Amino acid sequence: MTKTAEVILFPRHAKNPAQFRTWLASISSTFKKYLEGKGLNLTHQREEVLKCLLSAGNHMSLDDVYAAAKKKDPTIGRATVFRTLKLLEECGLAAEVGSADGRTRFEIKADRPHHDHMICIECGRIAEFESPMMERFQNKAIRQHKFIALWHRHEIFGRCELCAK
Amino acid sequence: MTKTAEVILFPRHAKNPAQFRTWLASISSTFKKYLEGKGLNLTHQREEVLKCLLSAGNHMSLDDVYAAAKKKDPTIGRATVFRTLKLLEECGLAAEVGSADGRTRFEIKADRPHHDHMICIECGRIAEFESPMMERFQNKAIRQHKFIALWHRHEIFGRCELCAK
DNA sequence: ATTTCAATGAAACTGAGTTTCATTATCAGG
DNA sequence: CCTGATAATGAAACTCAGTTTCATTGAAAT
Repeated sequence: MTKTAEVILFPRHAKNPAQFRTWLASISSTFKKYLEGKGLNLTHQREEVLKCLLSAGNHMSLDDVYAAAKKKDPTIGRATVFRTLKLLEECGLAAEVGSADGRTRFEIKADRPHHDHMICIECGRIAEFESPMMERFQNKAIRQHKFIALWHRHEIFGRCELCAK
Repeated sequence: MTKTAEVILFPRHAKNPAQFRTWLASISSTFKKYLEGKGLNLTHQREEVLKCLLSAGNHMSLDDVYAAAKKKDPTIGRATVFRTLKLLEECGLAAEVGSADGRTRFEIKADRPHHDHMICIECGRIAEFESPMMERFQNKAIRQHKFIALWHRHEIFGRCELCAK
């Protein structure tokens, strides 16, 4: 039986500055290509939003990203942040994650293994976990139902180790 | 390796009228006890809401239940339906389920095995599936994280067999 | 009958998410 | 460089499922 991998995935790339720059460059480039395909441009506002989301060590709500981006560029608007997050989601670079407070959070999906979430209802912390075996049986159920799965949401709500005391 | 059970769970009790009456009686009684514990009563409006949700062959939104209840009793209000659904949820008799259209749906949870959902983004149909093995590996991940799981949401979005053509 | 408090329906409110709109930036062709 | 076309933006307004308020009704307990 395969051991279920236990990984804290998120700040992986953010730890090493050089690695972070490479990661940012790679994702920026992908984003730029996607935008160009739609006749759009990678503006400095859009790049700022992407940078904020990438450098965060945790999952961010729209207003988290807005606040972070505003620090770097006080003229940036909430609508732009919103629209950029939607664009990132659209092209598969970012994904929405549920939360304990009802506000959707965002995470970078590109260049990261698939994972699901455990959400603490006390502190709001979102932990990521991978379970290839779980995926396997999920896929089996999908096949049995002849269902064409496009995306899924697997979120476990409860108390994290620290908040459980 | 256990075969993943494939069950269409929902209208199970609703098929047989006698069985349905027994089921309704049992759940009504549980609900009544819960309400009495809080100094509340099982009013005819509350019972009507419960009956509507029980007899439905599919998952219902607040307004679905409201419409169904209004047919039986035109004076019933949306607020009452809302509050009753919350009460049913509170005591574990009902649960919220996501949907393709953004409106939360409700299902009866009492006396039914645990299951997750596949939601068709074309027709809105919500299929239920069970996978004990999947649960098993999910629980393993939860244990490994020393997480206290209170509830979870596992919803797969895509196209059902019919809508996939 | 009177008091008390749960229960109700209609209507108003909430707030995350989204869209509108007038203005500003950007770019391609001249 | 200009110039026209169109992408992009920020502020503010809007949406709408979900929720709460409030004045009224109902029901149980004296």
